[in-house]
Amino acid sequence: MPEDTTIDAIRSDFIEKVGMITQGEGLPRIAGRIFGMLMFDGDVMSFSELSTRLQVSRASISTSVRLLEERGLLKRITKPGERQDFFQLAPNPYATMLEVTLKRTRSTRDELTNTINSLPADTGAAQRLSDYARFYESINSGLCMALENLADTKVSPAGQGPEGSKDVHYEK
Amino acid sequence: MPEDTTIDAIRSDFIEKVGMITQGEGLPRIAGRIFGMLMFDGDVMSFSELSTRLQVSRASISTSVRLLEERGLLKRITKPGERQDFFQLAPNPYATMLEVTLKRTRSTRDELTNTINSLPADTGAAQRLSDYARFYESINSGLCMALENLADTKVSPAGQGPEGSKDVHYEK
DNA sequence: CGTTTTATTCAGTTAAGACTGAACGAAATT
DNA sequence: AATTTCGTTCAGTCTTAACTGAATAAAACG
Repeated sequence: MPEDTTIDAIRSDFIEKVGMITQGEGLPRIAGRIFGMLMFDGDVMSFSELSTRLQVSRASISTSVRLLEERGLLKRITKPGERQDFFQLAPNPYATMLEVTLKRTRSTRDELTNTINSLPADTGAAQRLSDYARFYESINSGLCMALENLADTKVSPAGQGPEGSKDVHYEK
Repeated sequence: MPEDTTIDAIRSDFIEKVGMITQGEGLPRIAGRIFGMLMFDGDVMSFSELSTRLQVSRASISTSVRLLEERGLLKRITKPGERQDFFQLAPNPYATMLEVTLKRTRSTRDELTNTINSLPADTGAAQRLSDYARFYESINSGLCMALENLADTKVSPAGQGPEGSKDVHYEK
């Protein structure tokens, strides 16, 4: 068996795996396949190329790329005098993914805090809910560290600016 | 409006919220409601009490408590000469939850590493997948720290506290 | 022993969402 | 202007899974 075939198998396995992972994150499986294929190939890819290579309808591509765009994971490239849209991964999609989950975690933590504050302070319920809030607090700080850790490592794809340039601060 | 009614509203809001969160984690909503109710009330609760207070069928309670048990979040209490089963939160459910997600994260990280290793080392694909793997690696270490952080803080034991677990009345 | 109370399992219903094809509108090409 | 090539939207299909009620099995009770 030629090596090309083997890599092709690895490639489609990988694409399928990212599809499953993404499905677990609440996005349609197709969105994950798009993401995985762009990651593996590293290319800019046209709308119809996505449709034909993944064997799915253009309608599905349309909604999935929209979702990926909304999450900041995908970048749409349009050119004047060019009917097709092209797509590539966003500059640092992983940090963005982490930021999204971080935002969600903070949100539930805050709602939880509100609930606790509207409760008589020394009740057992307040204590137990505080444990629950501490749980989210731990996750929050852990993911913050992960995000910083991720910002330190440089990403390989085609040269974007210096990765430390934005200097974003994440709460405690 | 009497305070009791207000607390009742907070309580059911909380239970519902945990239900939604849990649904996002891939468990049925009812499982989350069970978890939330046990957390808020802090009591040991009987099977039929779960069914009646949450207004859901006994079948749903059966499957949901099974799922919660499997994940180590719920403890089933049986007593000789007692037909009903009783339930309370597991000793430290939050750490357990973290461990589960940690295990999943590690698993995907490892599979990803395998994929990378079966790829020619210096290809662009290998580099890009390595970024992806680093992403999971960051999350992994971040959640590890969260878990350690969580282990340090002491948790209010289940079914204990100011209002106590002793006055639990088993309506036969 | 039979009866009653309980938890689990299974078939069936229902709800949610992914996916598709067709219709539509926009923009480039002729 | 007419046509072709796009991307989006919408109605409809299909799959999946939650949830329920009924049947079953197990255990306590009389």
